[in-house]
Amino acid sequence: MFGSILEEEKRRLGTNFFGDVYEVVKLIPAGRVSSYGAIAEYLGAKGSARMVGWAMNQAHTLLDVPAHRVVNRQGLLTGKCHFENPNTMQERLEAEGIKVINDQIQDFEKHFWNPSLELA
DNA sequence: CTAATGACTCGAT
DNA sequence: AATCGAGCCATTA
Repeated sequence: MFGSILEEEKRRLGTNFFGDVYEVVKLIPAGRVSSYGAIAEYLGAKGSARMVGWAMNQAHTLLDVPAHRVVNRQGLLTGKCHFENPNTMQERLEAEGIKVINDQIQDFEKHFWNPSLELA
C-alpha cells in the first residue's frame, strides 16, 4: 500500500519505525485526532512516543502526512510550533470541525481516535 | 564511540 | 494538585 513511499523513506531514514507511524497517521479519519502515545503503543513501542513526534516532524515536511491530527495526550497542540506557521495546525483542525481554544482541543476525548481500538 | 536532545508519557515525591 | 525524574528510540553533534 504505502510500500513505495516506505521503501524510499526507509532507504533515506534507514528505519522502519517512521514507516509505521506514517501509515497509522494517514489512517486517522478527518475530524479525529490521536496522540503520540497511542500511536507508539499501537506500534508496540509505548516508550517511544517522542520518536512518533520526531517522525511527524520529518513526515509532514517530507510526506503528505496529516500531522495536525496528532497531538499530545492532553489534546494540546504541542507540535504547532513545528509547522510552517503556528496557526496552520489549529486552522486545519478547525477546518475539520475540531474546536481549538488556546492550543487546547475541545472535547478531545470525543474526537480521540485510538488506533489500537479502531484498527485492532 | 559517547553524550545530549526531542512534536511524550507515566509514576513517584 | 503540581513538580521532578526516568524510560523509550532515533538523530545529531
